[in-house]
Amino acid sequence: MKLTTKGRYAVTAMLDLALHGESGPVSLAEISVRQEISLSYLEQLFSKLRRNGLVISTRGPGGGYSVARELHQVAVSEIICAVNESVDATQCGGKENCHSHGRCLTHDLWEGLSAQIEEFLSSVSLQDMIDRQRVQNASLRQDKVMVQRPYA
Amino acid sequence: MKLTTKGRYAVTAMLDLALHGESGPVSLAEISVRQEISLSYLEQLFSKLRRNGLVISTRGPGGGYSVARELHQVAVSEIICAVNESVDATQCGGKENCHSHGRCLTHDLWEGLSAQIEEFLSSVSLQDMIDRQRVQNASLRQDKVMVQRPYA
DNA sequence: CACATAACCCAGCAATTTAGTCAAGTATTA
DNA sequence: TAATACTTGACTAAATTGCTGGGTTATGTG
Repeated sequence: MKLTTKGRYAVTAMLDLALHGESGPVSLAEISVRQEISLSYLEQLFSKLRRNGLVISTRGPGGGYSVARELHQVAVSEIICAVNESVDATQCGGKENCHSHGRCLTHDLWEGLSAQIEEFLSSVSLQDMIDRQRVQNASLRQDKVMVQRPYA
Repeated sequence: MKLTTKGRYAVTAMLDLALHGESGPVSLAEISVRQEISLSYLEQLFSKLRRNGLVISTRGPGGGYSVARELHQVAVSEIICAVNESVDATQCGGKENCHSHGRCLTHDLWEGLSAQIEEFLSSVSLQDMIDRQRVQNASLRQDKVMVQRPYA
């Protein structure tokens, strides 16, 4: 479980998709403008998101991406893991790399903590994040201030 | 809050220090051998850990590093933040970079989640990790989940 | 059909981070 | 004084990040 800016970009883009995808597919160009992420980087991210079954693509005019499942069935951890996809193997994969006892011990300690974090992120869905935001900010202005950004 | 291998190295080293530091300072050379981390990389990490007040250095023969506080007063989040020390400011620091509304919205959503993770890691101390390991080694299946589910 | 739209794919590139080596210090203790 | 051990800095190879720019395919619409 790695938590870097790459994962944040992916979650941000998925949230944008969730918030604007009610009336059909959303093009990456739109997300690029709104979230200020380069189009090509979005293409890389969504290529992985699509291969991991998190989004569905629609080609041609009026096409774009849609969230593949219902929002409460998409966990944040899935999004982050999808774009990282290093699978890590965490060096000592429990096999022969554990030479000293101390190595195994602290390794297990970290693995336990890492599992906790992943479990936490598995319990948070896109819908959760949106709902929580709605509760916090009761009065949101949804006016679209479509400012032209450099990625247009 | 960034969660990478660098932070894992730091936490691993601090755990090694906690487990072997009862009888005085522990040299980086020892940790290097036990945890299979290069000595120079440990030096970089501990330089930051020391500057952030997490460890105390003892020079001269028989010297090394000691954990600066009691183990239950050292949070995992502090260790990770100490070696990252980018402070990030997350681009749009709530000031003038937030041009469009969509950017602010999803940004806040991510910030909220990030705060949750940091809050969780702040609640876990070195002592907690060691205690938890002892409980698990007593062949007790983890029935109690440490993670609080804020969205549930 | 022609065309615009948008997903898809790929090669490469600058900047940053990671993890490490090497060398030259400085403080402390035996 | 000599040995130990931390401290500091310069430097580097590898990987990752985020982006530019070129194409190709599929698919709606005039």
